[in-house]
Amino acid sequence: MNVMNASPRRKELTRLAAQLFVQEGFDRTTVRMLAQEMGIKSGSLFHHFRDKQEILAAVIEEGTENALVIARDALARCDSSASARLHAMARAHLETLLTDRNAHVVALYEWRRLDSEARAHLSHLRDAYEALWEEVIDEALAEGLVHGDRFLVSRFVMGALNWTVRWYDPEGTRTPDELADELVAMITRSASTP
Amino acid sequence: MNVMNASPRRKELTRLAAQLFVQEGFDRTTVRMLAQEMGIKSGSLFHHFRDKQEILAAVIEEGTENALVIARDALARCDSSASARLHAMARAHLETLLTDRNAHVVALYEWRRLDSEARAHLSHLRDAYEALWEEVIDEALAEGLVHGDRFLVSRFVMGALNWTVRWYDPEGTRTPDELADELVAMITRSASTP
DNA sequence: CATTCAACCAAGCAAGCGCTAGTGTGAATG
DNA sequence: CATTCACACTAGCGCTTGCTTGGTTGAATG
Repeated sequence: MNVMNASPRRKELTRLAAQLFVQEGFDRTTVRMLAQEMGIKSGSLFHHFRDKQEILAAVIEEGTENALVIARDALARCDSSASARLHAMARAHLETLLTDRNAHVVALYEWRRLDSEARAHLSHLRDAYEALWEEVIDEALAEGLVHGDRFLVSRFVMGALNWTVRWYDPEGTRTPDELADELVAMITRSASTP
Repeated sequence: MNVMNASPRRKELTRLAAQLFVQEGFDRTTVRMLAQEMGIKSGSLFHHFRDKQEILAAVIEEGTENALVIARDALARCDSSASARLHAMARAHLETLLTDRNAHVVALYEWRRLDSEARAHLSHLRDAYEALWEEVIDEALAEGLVHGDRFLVSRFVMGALNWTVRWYDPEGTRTPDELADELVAMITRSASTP
């Protein structure tokens, strides 16, 4: 078994697992289902993963790492005004959420199935990501673009964004970018210094 | 087995089940665990419920019906300004969400475990509840209290509110009402006609 | 007093679960 | 040519799962 997510076989298995975990849920997805999807026998899975838990951890790790990379890229690429950074962050969030959808739905729904070991490791990744958000929100607050409590604002915004996986239709007319801009508009429109 | 949630034994079982489903998840909660919690044997459960699915449906039905009642009450009790109704609706939402927390967490997390029969029935309840929201949002839009697309605004708001079950600490300093008011303030503050 | 009935129990079945042990490949490596 | 290595297979163990069956209570009902 590999420590990293390096092997191509393992990467493909992780992708398939994410899909199955979304369709069936983690507990209802059996190792035999995943094996069949891959075209191998169930026992062979344990050459790539120590146990079923490790498959779940791999799925979530993949998604969260992607989110971090994309968010950092987006922030590095845009200009430094608070408004631009807020837009960039919201767009990046929805981009990962909706393209890498399976992994993120698993992260949102099956987080509690992680054992404490994996959870500790992945908490760090998630915290790093949320720190980016709080930074951007802080800047928006400082410029008077948004009002309210820093903690509450960031939770509300992330809630609104994460909830999209429940109703957003990729085949519909709205792009993720439009969605992100609408949300930012909703919380910043006509905000004047009180 | 009863068709209604009438029997006291069944009501108590539903309450205990909600608690277990939150702690362990639906799939990991065995009928033996629930039975032991109730102080009976596992086989006796099937006198009260046809199968395990029906227990899940009962939990979710209970929660959703409560939400509807509380929201309707709150709307009937407040004055008719768009602002008052928006505040009332947000407060009512958080009140149910955080007092009847177990049932709602189950509804949010384990909805997909329902079979299609139960899902059809419960969808109606949920739709009736969401219709209340869209009505209130419509009024807020008409008065220029909020801006944007009616569909998007209601999704964003419900997302922000539902997300609270993930981070809100009932032992903390903030009351649910304060939370609701903060959110309404965030999306309405200084909104001027464009 | 006979009957009914909700509520429970004891015992267990059939199916499915995660995972292991031991073995066999064909390709790359020294 | 010998060895290693990633990858896969067969076969099944030990356990848990949801649920069923047939029978037993104690209280209410007529």
